[in-house]
Amino acid sequence: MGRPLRPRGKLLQEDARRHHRALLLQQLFRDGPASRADLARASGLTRVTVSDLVGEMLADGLVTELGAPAESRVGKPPTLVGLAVDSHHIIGLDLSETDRMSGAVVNLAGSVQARHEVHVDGAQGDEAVALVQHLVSELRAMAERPVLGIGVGSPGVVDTAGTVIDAPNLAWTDTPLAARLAEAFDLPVLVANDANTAVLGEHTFGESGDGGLMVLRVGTGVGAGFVLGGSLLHGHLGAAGEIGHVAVDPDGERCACSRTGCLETILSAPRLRRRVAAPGADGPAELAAVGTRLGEVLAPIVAALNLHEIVLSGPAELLDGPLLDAADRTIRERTMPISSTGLAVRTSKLGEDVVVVGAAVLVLAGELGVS
Amino acid sequence: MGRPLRPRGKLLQEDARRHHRALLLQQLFRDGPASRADLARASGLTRVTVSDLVGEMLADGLVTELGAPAESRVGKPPTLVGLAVDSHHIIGLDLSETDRMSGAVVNLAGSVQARHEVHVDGAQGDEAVALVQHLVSELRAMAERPVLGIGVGSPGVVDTAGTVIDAPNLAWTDTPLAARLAEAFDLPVLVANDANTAVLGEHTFGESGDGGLMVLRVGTGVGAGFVLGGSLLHGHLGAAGEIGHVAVDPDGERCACSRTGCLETILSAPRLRRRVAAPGADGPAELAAVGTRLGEVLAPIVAALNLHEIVLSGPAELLDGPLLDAADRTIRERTMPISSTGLAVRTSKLGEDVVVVGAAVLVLAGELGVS
DNA sequence: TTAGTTAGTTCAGCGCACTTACTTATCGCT
DNA sequence: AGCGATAAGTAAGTGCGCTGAACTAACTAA
Repeated sequence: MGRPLRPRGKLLQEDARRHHRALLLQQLFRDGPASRADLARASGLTRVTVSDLVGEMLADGLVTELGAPAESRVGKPPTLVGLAVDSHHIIGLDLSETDRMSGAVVNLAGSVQARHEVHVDGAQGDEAVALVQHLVSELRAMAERPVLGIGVGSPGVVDTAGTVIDAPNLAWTDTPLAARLAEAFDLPVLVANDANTAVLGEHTFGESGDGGLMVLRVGTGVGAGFVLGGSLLHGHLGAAGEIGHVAVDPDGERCACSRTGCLETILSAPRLRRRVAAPGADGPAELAAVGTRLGEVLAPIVAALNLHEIVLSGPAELLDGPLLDAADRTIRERTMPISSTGLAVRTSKLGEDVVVVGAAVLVLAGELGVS
Repeated sequence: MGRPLRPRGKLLQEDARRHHRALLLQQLFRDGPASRADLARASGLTRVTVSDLVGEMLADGLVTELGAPAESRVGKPPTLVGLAVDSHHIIGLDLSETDRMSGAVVNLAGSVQARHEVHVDGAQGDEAVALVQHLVSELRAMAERPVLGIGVGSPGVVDTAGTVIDAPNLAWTDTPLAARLAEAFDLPVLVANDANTAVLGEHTFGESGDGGLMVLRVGTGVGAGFVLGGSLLHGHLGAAGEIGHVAVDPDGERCACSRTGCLETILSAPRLRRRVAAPGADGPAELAAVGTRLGEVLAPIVAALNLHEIVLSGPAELLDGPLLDAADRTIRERTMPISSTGLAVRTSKLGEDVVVVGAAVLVLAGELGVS
């Protein structure tokens, strides 16, 4: 599943080695410590090769020997090796909030070691880039280990090279954010849309399976990210997941985007708050009404992609309850059992950290081949 | 784009060789004949390696030397090598029609060399499998070259192993079609849903670009297939593209699936025909009304996936015209410019052959790594 | 004729993972 | 306590696939 139809480029022996290294790291990452022999069995590589690769990774400090396991069986007891989750740290940024930029130092297990944030105060364009740089330097000073790289979840449309094509709030158009940060800090930098980093975070550190995953982020706006067949979906122009301005109600409110009845006009956090707080409004019923509308938008997507999970991320007091239930129900009413039986609709357990943690996953995947 | 986040398995040197072979074949397949030196430049491999690989492929008969090109430049004139499109043939089957099973002998360039079909006459279960086997033997006898493999576009849900999970018309449930045919004919067999083979056919032999592609097949039922990031989308349970029973109109007609207002109740070929032929009906207006409904279903999908192309496949007299125009218009009305500007909505030029040709692409991709 | 350019081949060498053979370490049985 | 069985890990040698450098072949330009 997900194997590209066409070969993508030349393949060196060096690539094979990196690939195998990543394979072992991945195993340790997902299933915890194991002996060299276990790794050999799991990967299909020989014990010899595994020993060699493990030796290399020990030298790099990426893994550590943990001694023999407690229970003993026949034969020589194995020496467990485990991922050294604090051997390196990763800097993850979340630029999706309108009033602040937040970031964190994250270890290889996705756990946040330190946080920092700066106020945007209307900074735009180059000034906003400078602010990002400031935030990174602060975080770098806070990191107590070598930094593996910088991951950024940015609002707007971001291309695969890490250039922000268009982010209205920060007045970024074709801003080569990754290149700028890479130059300033001499570290690998990976930038993606905030909903895309969120889906990566959920995919790797949430409780999600291996089927198709969609994360819907509800904040000031609405955006989504998809992991399909184990890969992040970018879309033709890098704009996959931009569903905030799909029309849900031709007779609805006028939207900032100049059209009417966009999803954002009913689903964004501020709109939802206003709606439930309106005089004489029945909160739960209002939320359910929005959930139903959301379900109508999601139903075609669920059927088309045969998704495994949909995760809502945002203010739990608004999303988790009547809104989610109504969306779930509507999706099931509007799709075939084959599409909906394998589907789970839930909220995220990662909370506000999805984006920074997902940004760290960008680096983990890019640098170590792990996710 | 589309690179899997996680490594997929052990990688042998042998795999690298196959990969590089495929890389060269792919180059010849897409851009036509080239010299060894051209191939080396395009692939990044050295001339030495390319010569070696080309030698191997010459021995296999997959490519042929074509002599020097007409125009002459400085230096030793190159010897062009080109894909030998008639060195092998592929058997492609289309089982999606209710009354017949059709198949074709296809060459490596996707051009149909011979056809054959058999009537279903209500055959079901094992009897239907026997009919497929009969069709294959006929086609095999018609093939004048070694057969590279058998590709099948089957109705219903098909898993990656080529087992038909569920195909009501043929009464197949968990029928291991690929395994049965592989055993009977001792050839590689690849089976996929008919909409999925159709999208492969369109992706490889249509005039489509490299962005996300959706093919919507309208026949007795409605189904879709997606190529995203260069890979066929399977979905969690292999049911991606099953959008025929998405509800479009809660007040609509009762559907065979026991729910109401499914897309198939307005969009299938028989329904469309009945609708335009109804006494007093305004044909074009009716078709446009259906197109609008279709656009409403597609809009969320377009926005979510940032598709590059949507191709409608089916009876042109129904689809190409008011229906397509209305769908196109509705999609644009209901999505942001960023989602819709890069999008083209059109009908297929491959006609009824999309499925068989796409089935051949399954084999091309699986056996030669070409698409 | 001579120099320059491009295509394609030959050859030695390198990196990687494999196989085979060995050492080390523990358990269960006599 | 001693011995065979079992398993983990190490060492040495083999084969495969790619590469760089050097070489031959064939042509153009001056």
